[in-house]
Parts: sequence; C-alpha cells; structure tokens
Amino acid sequence: MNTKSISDELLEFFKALADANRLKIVGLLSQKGFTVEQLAAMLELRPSTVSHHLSRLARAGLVSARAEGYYSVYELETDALEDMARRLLSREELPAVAAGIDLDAFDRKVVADFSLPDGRLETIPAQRKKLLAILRHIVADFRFGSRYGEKRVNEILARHHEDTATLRREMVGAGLLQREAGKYWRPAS
Amino acid sequence: MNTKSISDELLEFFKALADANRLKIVGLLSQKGFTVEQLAAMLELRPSTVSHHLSRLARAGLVSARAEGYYSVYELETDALEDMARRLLSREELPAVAAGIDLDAFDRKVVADFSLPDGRLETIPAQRKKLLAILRHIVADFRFGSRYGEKRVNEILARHHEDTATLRREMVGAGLLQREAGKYWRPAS
DNA sequence: ATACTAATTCGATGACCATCGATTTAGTTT
DNA sequence: AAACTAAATCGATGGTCATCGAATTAGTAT
Repeated sequence: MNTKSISDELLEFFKALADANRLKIVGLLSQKGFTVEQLAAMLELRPSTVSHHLSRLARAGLVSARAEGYYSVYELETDALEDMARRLLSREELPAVAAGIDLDAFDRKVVADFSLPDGRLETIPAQRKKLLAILRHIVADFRFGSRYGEKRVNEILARHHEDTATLRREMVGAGLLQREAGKYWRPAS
Repeated sequence: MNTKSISDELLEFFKALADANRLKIVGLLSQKGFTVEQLAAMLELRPSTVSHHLSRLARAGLVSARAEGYYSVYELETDALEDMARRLLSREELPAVAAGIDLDAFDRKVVADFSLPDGRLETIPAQRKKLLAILRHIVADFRFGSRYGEKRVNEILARHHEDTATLRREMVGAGLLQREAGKYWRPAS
C-alpha cells in the first residue's frame, strides 16, 4: 500500500516507455515543453489519447505538468530518467528484483516428481542435474558434526531408496558426504 | 529491413523488460545462468512460456543461450544492458527518437482549422497560441531582405483576411515584421 | 454570471500478447 | 539405430491496454 516495491517501480518505468508513441512523447519533451494539443497534432493522435499517455508517464514519474494560462505544459523529468538509468548500471538493482524468488523450487519439484506418496523415491534419476537435486534433498537427513558408520548410513539412505550402494557412492562422489577410515560425515558448507 | 532504427531498438528493449516475469528472469540471470526448466520451476510457469520470454529477451539482445549437455543454459548479456543504460544517460538518444516528427504539425493544424476552402482565414483566432501559429504561416509571404510599404503590406495581408489592421499590428507585436520610418521588413532568424 | 476552451475522464472497441497444452525439433544416451 | 529429453514452435484463449468519441471538469475571458 504505502511503499512500492523496487520491482513494481522498475516495472512501471519500463511499461511506461514500452510504447512507440510514449517514447516519441519523451523524445519531444526532451527538447522543450509542450501542451497536450501540440503533442496530439504532432503525433496525429486525439488529445484524449495523449492525455492518457501523459498520465501513464506521470505515474512513472517521468513527466510533470505546469499550468500556463489555458494550457498545461508538460515537461520531462530528466532527473527521474537519469536516476533509473543509473540504477540499472548499479549492479545491485537487478538481483533485488529476484529477491524473494525461491531458488530451491527446482530441487523441490524434482524431489516431488520422483517421490512416491509415502515419500520414498520411485526411481533414482539418471540425469545428472536431477540426481544432484535428489542428493541435496537426502543429505538434509545427516547432521553436521556427526560421524556415521556405514551401517547407519545405509539405514538412513534406505528411507529413500533400496539401492543404498548407488546412493552412497553418488553422495560421496558429489562431495555431499565424506569418508575416511570407514566413517562418513557431512562436510561443512 | 536492413538497419533497425534507434527508436525500434529502444522500443524493443523497453518492451522486453515491460513484463513482470521477464524482469524476474533478468534478475535471476543476473546472479547465474539457468536452464529453461529451472526458471520455469522458480517462476511457476510452463517451460513453453519461459521459452517464449527468453526468445523475446534474446531478440532484444539481453540474454544468450549456451548449450550444455541436454540443456541450454541462458545467461544475461550484461554488456548490452549497460550499453542501453548508458545511452539513456547520453542526452543524444532521446532527441533522436523524436527526429523525423514534424514539429510544425501543430501550426499546420491550426491554419487548416481556421482556413476556408479558398485558403483565406474564416476568423482570426483569439487565443494567443493559435494566433501565433497563423502569423507564422502568413509571414512566409514576406521575403527576407525586402522592404515593404504599408500599402503593399496590406495587399499581402488581405490575401488572408480583410482585417489587415489587426493582422499588421499583431505581426509587428509578435516581432515577425519590423517597422521603421513607414517601411516594414522581415527580420532575420 | 455566462460563454468558451483545454484537459481529463469514461465506456466501448480492437489489437497485441502472456499463458497454456500439444506437437515438433534438436541433441544426448544407450 | 532407437529411445529419450529439454527446448522450441504452434494454435487457442483470455486479459491488458491503446485508441477513439462523448461527456465532464477546471479554468479563463467576456
């Protein structure tokens, strides 16, 4: 309600400029101010249409109106435009747009696709990317700092799939579990 | 056909980013490369939809694909994005968008609105802005460098409207004609 | 106060396009 | 070669929005 999110603001900005006639309006206003009538004549549009475009540009903060006698003269807010351009260069803005998007959604989808109703795996995926997603899911059953014997490891893996040998080998291969002297553990990070 | 105009290029750019999901895609790709599948899972869209979005972004030069095993990994073309942002700051780009737009269209429309079929004025506009448009039109009948007597001035003005006194006074008031010692001329510039 | 005028708002219409499911394509693995 | 899979393409559908004309508003001039 109150503060508009960064994404919304960016979106509003791009949508405002994503129209040929609005781009032309901005181009014209970059030279000097114009009235609605003048713009309508130059663009061969109806004043009502131009008014609509100007209000969209104004919502995005790109233009502002100044009353002058009969007319209202519209002018370009060059500062707002430069601000936006600079923000695009800032390298912090774009990642912010993706903030809040669940990066693990893919893993979860893969797990769901390969899981039976009881939570066990129907099959072990052959494709590398999906196998890794599954393995990342399984490794959550191991605690950091604990050391497991091979028998205990197999018990845990068996909750997901009977082929514990394959799972164990892949877990180690992917670096999700480490092994030394017959003991397994989950490496930090 | 050959070269895409500056306006078209800018428009393509803005339209590519004027969609919430495409903005999110750009935000995600600003962190690392992703496959169509992964993006689809994260955005909760169908792969075909994501593919469509990516092709639009690619048309605008904002992303590119790299084949990797089964998948094609999409990556952000950060250079293209920075180029665009810099162009927006350049202060030469926007006026170029308006290039080719007829700045005199307003004047011509006013002249047309107030002219009778025979080319003479129906009335002299009361509004300042429109009166000036008419006067600028009429002054084209006077040559630079010539000096006109009042009688000759009236003859020329009478081609447009019978009230030559008003026209003459307004022309001088607007600075379109200058007068000294009973002679009139059209000042340079 | 009355008349006039530019601008805005409103309702309707048509075009564009985001999205989907189905199909096809390109490329990989066995 | 055959089987498989991610991605791309296609056709259909629904929603958004540019555009217009008509009605309304705000503000100026007579």
